[in-house]
Amino acid sequence: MVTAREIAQLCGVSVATVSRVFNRPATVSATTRENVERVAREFDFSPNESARALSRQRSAMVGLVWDTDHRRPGWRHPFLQDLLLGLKSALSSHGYHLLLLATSDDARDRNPGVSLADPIAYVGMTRRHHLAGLVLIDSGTDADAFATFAQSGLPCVAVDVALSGPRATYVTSDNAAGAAEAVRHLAALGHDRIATITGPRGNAPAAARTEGYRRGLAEAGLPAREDFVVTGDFYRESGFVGMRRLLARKDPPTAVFAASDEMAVGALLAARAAGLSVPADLAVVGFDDIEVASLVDPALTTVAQDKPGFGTAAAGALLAMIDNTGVPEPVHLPTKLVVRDSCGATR
Amino acid sequence: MVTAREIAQLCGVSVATVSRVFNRPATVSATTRENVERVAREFDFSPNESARALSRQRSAMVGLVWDTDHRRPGWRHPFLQDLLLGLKSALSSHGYHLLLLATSDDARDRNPGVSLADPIAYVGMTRRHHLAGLVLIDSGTDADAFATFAQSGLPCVAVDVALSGPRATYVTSDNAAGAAEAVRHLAALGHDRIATITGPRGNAPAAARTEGYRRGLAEAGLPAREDFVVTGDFYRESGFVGMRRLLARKDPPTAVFAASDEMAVGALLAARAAGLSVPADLAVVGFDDIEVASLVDPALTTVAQDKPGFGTAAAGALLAMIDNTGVPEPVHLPTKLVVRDSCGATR
DNA sequence: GCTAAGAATGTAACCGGTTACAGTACAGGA
DNA sequence: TCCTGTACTGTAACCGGTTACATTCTTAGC
Repeated sequence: MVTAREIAQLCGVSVATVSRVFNRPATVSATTRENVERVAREFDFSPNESARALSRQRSAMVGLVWDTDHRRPGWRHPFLQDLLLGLKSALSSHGYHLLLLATSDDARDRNPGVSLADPIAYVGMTRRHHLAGLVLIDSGTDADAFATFAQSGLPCVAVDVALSGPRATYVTSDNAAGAAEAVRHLAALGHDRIATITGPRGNAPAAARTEGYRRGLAEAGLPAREDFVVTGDFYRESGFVGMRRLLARKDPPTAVFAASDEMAVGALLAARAAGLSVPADLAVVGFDDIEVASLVDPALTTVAQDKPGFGTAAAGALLAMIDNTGVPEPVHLPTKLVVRDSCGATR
Repeated sequence: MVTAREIAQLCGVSVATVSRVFNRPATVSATTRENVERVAREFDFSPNESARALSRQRSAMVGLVWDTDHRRPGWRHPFLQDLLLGLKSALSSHGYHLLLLATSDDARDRNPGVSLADPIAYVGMTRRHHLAGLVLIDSGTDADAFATFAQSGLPCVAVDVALSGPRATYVTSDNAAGAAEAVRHLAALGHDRIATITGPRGNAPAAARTEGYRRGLAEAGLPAREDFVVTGDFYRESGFVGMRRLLARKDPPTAVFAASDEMAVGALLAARAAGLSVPADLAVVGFDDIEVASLVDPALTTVAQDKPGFGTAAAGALLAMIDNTGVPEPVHLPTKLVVRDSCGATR
C-alpha cells in the first residue's frame, strides 16, 4: 500500500497538498492537482481509511443496529435483504459502508428481561469506531432502548420505530393509509363485517395499521366493532388463533384484515381448518407482500410495502443529518394494494 | 471520549502500561493491572478502534462481499438473514464486526458483462480499512472474480463457492450427499423414473447436487438417463419450464428432484398446469428448505441446509486464518431431508 | 555485599492521514 | 517601485493508540 507521503514525494509536493487534492480539490492549482491525480491513479493510491477516520474523527461507515429479540424467536424481518441492498447502494454512492454492529454481550441473549442489547454499548462502539451515523432496525417493541439512541446526539435513523431527537428521524410505511385502503377495498366488495388481527402492542406500525383499519371502516361508513379487533403478534400462529377466535362468534366476520402477511397466512389456515373457503366464505387481506404471499393458495391480497424505498429513504435521511443539512421529517412511504385472490375481487 | 493517556495520568502510569493492560495483561503486574482496569471501567474507557486499527495495521472488522448479480435480477439468497445472524454472533464473541462492503462503482450495475464488481476494488478497500478478513457470498457464477480474492493473500472464506488459496477456504452444504439422499428416498418410495432439474452451469453447489443425483440413482440401482436431466437456474420459472419439458416426454418421470425449492415450486405449478396431482402422479423433492417450502400445497419435501451453521462455520474458519492457526479444510455442512407431502411418503 | 537475570515500567517513534497556521509568489493598485 | 490581497503550498502539530527499546527495580545466587 502506497502512502500519501510517497505520492507527495513522487510529485515533488508536500503531503498536505496530496491530502488537499483528495479533500478540497478546489484549493489546489489545476496543474498540481492533475499531476497528483495522475500519479495517484498510476500507483492506485487512495487515502487509508483508518488514518483518515482517526484524523478526521469521522469514518466513512454507518452502523447498523439489528438485534434479534429473544422474545420473538424465529422472527424474520419481512424484507431484510431489500433493506440492506437499498441501504448499501444508497450509501455506497456517497462513499459510505455499512457496519453490522455486534455486541459481544452474548449474555443478553439469555437474559429474558431485555430485548435489545444495551444501547449504551452500541453508542460507545459507535464513538470508538468514529461512525458517521446509525441505522436502527426494529427488532421488537423496546421503545426505551431507541430513545437512548435518539438522545445520544448521534445521527440516527430508525426503520419502523418512531424516533425523534436532535439528530434522529425514522422511516416507515404509511401504515395507516395502507390499512385504510385495504379495508375500503373490502368494503367496496360488499363486506360489512370486517375484522382485523393486529400486531403486537407497543409496536408503532402495528398501532398505525389498527388506526388505519378504523379509519377505513369510518370512511366506508361502517361501524367500528371492538369485538372484531383481536390482538396478534405478527406471527403466523397468532393469525391462526385470532382467526379461529373471530370465527367462533355468533356473527363472524366475512372479511379480515391481518396486519401482517404471516398472520394472514395463519388466518387462511384457520379458515381452511374451519371448513370455510377463501375468498367465497371469507375474504382475507394481509400486509407486507412478503414472498410467500403470492404462493399460498389462494394467493394473498395484501398491502405491499416499498421495500427498496426503505433503504433509499433511510440512507438519504441519515446522510442529510451527517452532512448537517437539517433533520429530515419522518418518511412515510406510500404503500400499494396488491389485489390477488384471497379478497374475492378477482372472481 | 476519554483517552488512554488520560487513564494513564489518572493511574499514575504511562500510556504504554494502559495499552498493555488491554493487549497483553500478563506483562503487567497484578496491582497495576487491577488499578488500571478499575479506573478504565469507572470512566468507561475502551481503546479507540480507529487509532488501534491504524497502529496495529489491523482492524476488528471483517468485510462482507455480497453483490447483486445483474444477470440474476431479483435473486434472493435463500437464507441471508440466518447467515448474517450466524456470522454476527460468532464474530462478536471474538470482538469482530461485519462490514458490508459497497463499491461506489454503480456503473457496474448497468454493465451487462460483469457480475461481480471489480475484486481489485474490494481488495483495495479491504487494505485501506485494515480489514482482518473477508467473507464472500456467492452471487452468481463468476468464479474468476473469486479466484482474485483467493490469490490476494487476505484471509477469505467463501460461502457456496469452492475457494482455495494461501489463506482461503469455503463452507458449503454437503450438496452431493443431500441430493443423493433425496434420490434414494424417492427410489425407496418405489420410483424408478426419477428426473432432476439442475441449477445453473458453473455453479458449484448446483454441480454437486447433480452429482449427488447421479450417485443416488446408482446407489438405488437405477440407471442414469441423460434425458431426465434438465438444466435450470435456481429460479422458479426455470423449474416450471423444466418440469413442463420433462412431462412432455413419452415416458415422463414419476418423480423429480429439483436443485432448489424455488424450482421445486415451479415444478409443482407445472404439474398442476398439466393436470397432474402431486404427489399421486408426480413426486417432488426440493433443496434448501426455504420458508415457502412448508407453505405450498402440497408442502414440499426438501433437503434442508444447516442455515445457522453456515455463519458459525464461516466465522470459525475465518478467525482461524486470521489468527494464523492454519487454513481450515473446506467445510461441508450436513444436510437433512425434511419429509413433507410432495414426495408421497406421508400419504 | 555485589552481580546478573528477569520483571515491570517508561520513552519515544511509529501507524497514515488532516488541517491550522505560516510562508511564498504573484497580480493589481497606488 | 512598493504595498497589499489573493492564491497556493509547506510546516508541523495533531488524531489515539501500539510497541521496540531503554531504563529501573527486584530478587536470587555466590
